[in-house]
Amino acid sequence: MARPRNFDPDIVVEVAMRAFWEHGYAGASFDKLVDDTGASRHGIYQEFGDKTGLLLSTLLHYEQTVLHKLTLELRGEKAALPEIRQFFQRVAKVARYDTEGAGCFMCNSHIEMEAEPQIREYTESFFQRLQRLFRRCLSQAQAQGELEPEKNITALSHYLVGLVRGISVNARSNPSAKAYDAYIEVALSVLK
Amino acid sequence: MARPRNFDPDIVVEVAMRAFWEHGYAGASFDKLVDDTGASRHGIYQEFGDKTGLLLSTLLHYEQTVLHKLTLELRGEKAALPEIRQFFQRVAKVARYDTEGAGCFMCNSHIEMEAEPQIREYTESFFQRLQRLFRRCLSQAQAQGELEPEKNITALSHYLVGLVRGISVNARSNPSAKAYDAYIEVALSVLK
DNA sequence: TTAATTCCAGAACATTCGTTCTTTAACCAT
DNA sequence: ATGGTTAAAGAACGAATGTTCTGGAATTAA
Repeated sequence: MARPRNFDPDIVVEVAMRAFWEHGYAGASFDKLVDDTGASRHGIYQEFGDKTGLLLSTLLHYEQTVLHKLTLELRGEKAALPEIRQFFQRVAKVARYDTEGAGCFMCNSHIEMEAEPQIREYTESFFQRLQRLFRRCLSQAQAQGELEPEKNITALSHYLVGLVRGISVNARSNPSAKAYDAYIEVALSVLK
Repeated sequence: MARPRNFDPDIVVEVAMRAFWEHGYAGASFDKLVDDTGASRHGIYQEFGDKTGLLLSTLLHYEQTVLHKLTLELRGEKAALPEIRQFFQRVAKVARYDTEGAGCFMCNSHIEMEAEPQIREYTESFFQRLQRLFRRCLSQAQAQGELEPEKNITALSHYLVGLVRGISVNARSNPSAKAYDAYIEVALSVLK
């Protein structure tokens, strides 16, 4: 009865995610998003409300795809230290090498959009969930004898969340590969 | 013979530094800088060239004042581990508590202005100098028996530079004071 | 074929930004 | 006191941005 849409919202989200990730929220203009996604301005507004709404959708997509993959083993029943280390190796790779130094999209948005309550609420909840996930793994590590029982796993879990953000910002800081890799390795040595 | 200037360039730099630090380069508009500094638009352009030139001047000022104070003992002849720890305690305090979570101005600018060669050249050189300073202290620490001789002090120094950026971004991420302090403490535990 | 509906393309709008220009005012050597 | 020089104040400009609006096109039920 009516003219059908000429674009795929899933593609819009995927393409917009890459744009926001690479250039930041402010650096990805609406005009360029229209060009890159192949959708119409009107269509994007109808589907996502406004630019912030589109960003939120891309962040959800980022968690459900990129982060979901990175945390796969971390979410396993018996996950402990090896799974944590594997997670960080993957994060380090994605943040710097797979994206040419774009960092972590969640971390980037968390900083750039701190003034936007809608985004901030979501990113903060994500990092809180991540912290609890780390703590669970650390607890398992203690139960399995991988980690000394006197270690403060709550403090350690907060540290690991901070490390994710640290890795992201360092990936974006264009240090030498040597400096970056050394940073990661030393940072993870606290889990020994 | 000519009308004298009605503003103090030193005050302009100091005030602009606070504005850039708190709101970022893009977030501190020229109009607001004119208002806050009390200088004239014309005067600022004549003195600093353009907005980027003003930013560069504020970064130099930041290094000569804030950072100079933070690294005072670190630059001492016999500086070693205690001086490094003191430096990070100070950085952690400034980045979060003294500035209401504005982070480190050098780190912020390093990230936000990565596309501006003039700024990038300067911030990169700063972090390089900082890395060498750390390595010197770590070397002293080994000489004084504070640090095990088999430790890779080059890797450690790269880690410490990465940690400065990590502290900055975490200070801006509004974690709880508990989470932030835990992050700092665990991060520094690698120096034990 | 027609009518109703929804879409697309892009013009238009309102804002904001960094920068430049114009006008007026302030100073001082003479 | 005055002419020459430079600063101040802010209007003006051009570019860019997110958002809205307009005119025409595509689709389908009748």
